[in-house]
Amino acid sequence: MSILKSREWVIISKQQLIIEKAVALYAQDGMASTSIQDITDACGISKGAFYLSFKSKDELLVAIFEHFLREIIGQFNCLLEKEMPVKEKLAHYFLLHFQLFEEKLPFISMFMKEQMNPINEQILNKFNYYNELSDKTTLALLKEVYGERIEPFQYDLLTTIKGILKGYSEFIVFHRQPYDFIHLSSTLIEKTDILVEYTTKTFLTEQLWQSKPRSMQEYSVTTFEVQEEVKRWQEVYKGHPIIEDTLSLIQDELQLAKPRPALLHGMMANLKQQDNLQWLALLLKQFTVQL
Amino acid sequence: MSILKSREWVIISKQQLIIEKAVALYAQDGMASTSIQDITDACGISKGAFYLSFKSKDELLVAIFEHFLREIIGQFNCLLEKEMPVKEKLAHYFLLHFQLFEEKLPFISMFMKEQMNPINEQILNKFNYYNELSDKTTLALLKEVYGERIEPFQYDLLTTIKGILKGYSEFIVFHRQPYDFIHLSSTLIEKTDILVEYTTKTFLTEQLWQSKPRSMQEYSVTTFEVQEEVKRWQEVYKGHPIIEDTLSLIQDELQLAKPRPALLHGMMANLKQQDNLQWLALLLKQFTVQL
DNA sequence: TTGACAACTGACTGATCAGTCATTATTATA
DNA sequence: TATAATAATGACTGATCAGTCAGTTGTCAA
Repeated sequence: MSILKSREWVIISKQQLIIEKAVALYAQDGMASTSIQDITDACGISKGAFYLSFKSKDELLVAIFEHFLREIIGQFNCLLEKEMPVKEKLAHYFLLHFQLFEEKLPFISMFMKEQMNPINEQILNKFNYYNELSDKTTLALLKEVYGERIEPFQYDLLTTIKGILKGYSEFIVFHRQPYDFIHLSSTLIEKTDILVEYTTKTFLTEQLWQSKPRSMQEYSVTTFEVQEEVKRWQEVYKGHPIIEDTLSLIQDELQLAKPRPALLHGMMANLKQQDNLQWLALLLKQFTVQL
Repeated sequence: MSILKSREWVIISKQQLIIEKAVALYAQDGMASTSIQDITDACGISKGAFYLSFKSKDELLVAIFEHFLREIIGQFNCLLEKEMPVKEKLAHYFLLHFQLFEEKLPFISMFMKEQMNPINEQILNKFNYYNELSDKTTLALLKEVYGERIEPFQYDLLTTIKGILKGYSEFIVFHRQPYDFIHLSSTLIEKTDILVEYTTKTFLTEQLWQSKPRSMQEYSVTTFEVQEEVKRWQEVYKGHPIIEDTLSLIQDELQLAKPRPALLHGMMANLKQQDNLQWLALLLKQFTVQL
C-alpha cells in the first residue's frame, strides 16, 4: 500500500504509516498507555499485519528513532552544504531548528520522555551517534561564521547555544501559538555575536569535552549500509522519472571493486532534490570521502 | 517506623521511604517497567502495606512530585532570602542549581521523562505552579542584581539563563564526573553580565509572556493548607527540642480568629533552621503577608 | 494474662496487552 | 477461470500487574 501526498513524490510504505501513527499516539497518550492494538486501529489494519512490518514493539521504537533522527540530521546537513553568506547561514540554522521543532513536535515530545531512560540499548547508541553528528556540524558552522577566535571557548559556546535553543523551545512548547521565528532567529544571532565578542572565561576545556564517551570515533560507513538504504528507497521511488534510475546507478556502482567517486558525487546531487533522501545523500557523501 | 539518619534530625516516615525507593527505581528502570511489587520489595514491606500509605499508584506519583518540588523550591527560597552582596547571591543561585541537580538527579531524570506527558492532570497543574514560582523568584533575583535596566528584555534574559543552565545540566548528565561547580558558576555570571550589558533585541514581549496560561494568578494560601502541612511534620519532629514546640505554637496560633504576624514570623525563623522545613517556612511566609 | 485494636501480609482477581497462528481474502500467474 | 502465492485477519494464550481482602502478627492498656 502506498499513498501519494499532494503533488510531491511522497510515497509512504506501511512501515512509515505505522511509524507516523505510533508517534502521534505515543506523543498524545504516552508509550505506556498505547498498545499495539491502539496503533493498528489508528492505521486501520489488523494486529497481525503489524507483525508483518515489525518483529516486535521494540523494533518499532528503534525504527521510529532512526526515521526521525535521519530526517532531522539530513535537513540540517542540506542547509549547511548550501552556499550563502555565513551569517545568513547561521540565521537559517536557528530558523530550521524552530521549524523542525514545530514540525516534529510529536516525535520530539515522545523522544524527550524516553531520552534519559532508553529501554533499548540500541536507541541510546543511536542517540549518541546522531547527537555527536549534530554537535560536529554545529561546531563547524560556528567556526565558519566566527573563525578561529572561538577555538578557546568553542565547547562552551556550543553548549550555551544549544541551551538557549532549548530554553526558547520549551517556552514554545508550553505556550503553543504562531511565532515570528525569523525575528526570534535574529535575536539569537545577536546573543551569539555578543557571547563570541565578549566571553573571556572557559569551563568546558578540550580535555573535559573529549572525555565524553565517544560513540563515532572509529565509525565508518560500509558498502552494505549504503546498499540497504538504497534498497529501502527503490521500492518507494518505483516509477519516479529520475530517482529510480539514480538509485539503480548507485546500486550498480557499489557492485564494482572500485566505485568511482565522480559518479557517486553526481548521483548525490540528484538525491538532494528529494526531501526524504537527505539522509541517504549524507550517507553516500561520508562513504565517498572514505574511498 | 522511622529512621534516624546520622546526627541530623532526619526522620523519615514510611511514606517518605516509599517515595525515595520509588524514585530510585523509576529513574533506574522507568515508570512503565516498575511495578508496585518492585517498590515494596525494595522497601522490604508487603504490597498491602503500600496501600496503607497511598490510595493508588497515581497518588504516589503526585506525592513524589510534591515532595521534591517543595524541597527544591524551599531551598531556592531560603537562598534568596539571605542577606549578601547581590552578585554573590547570583553566584550561589547558579551553584545551588547544579548542587540540587546532582543531589536530586534520580527525581529529575524521572521527572523529565514524564514532563510532557502527565498522566495526571494534578501533576501538570502542580508543575505549572512551581515553575511559575521559580520564574518569579529568579526574575526578582535578576532585578535585584541588575536593576531596572533589564526590564525591556527581562523575559528573554530569564529564558536564556534557564536555557543555558539546561544546556550545562545536560552535559553533566551525559557525562557524569565531579565538576568544579564554583568555576562553572563564575563563567555563567560572566555570560549573564555580558548579555545584560550588550543585549538590544527583544523577542519575549510582556504581552507574549503574559499570554502564558496562568496557574497562580489568584492563588492564596489557606489556613487549612498550613495546618495540614504542620500536622505532617509534627509526627516526624516528635521529641525535637525546639521544632516540636514551634509546630504546636503555630498550630495554636492558627486557631485564633486573628493570628498575630509577629508570632508567626518568629516561628518561621525557627523552621528555617531545618532543611526539610523550608517549604513550610515559605508557605507560612506567604500566609503571613496575606493577613 | 487477656482482649481489643492497629499494622501488616500475600494469595487472589480481573483487566490489559504483546505476540502467535490457523484461517480467510486478495492478487498474480498460467 | 483455476491455481498458487502472498497479504491480512482476529481469536487466543500466557504473562504481568494494580488493587483487594481474609487472615495473621504485633502492641499496649487494663
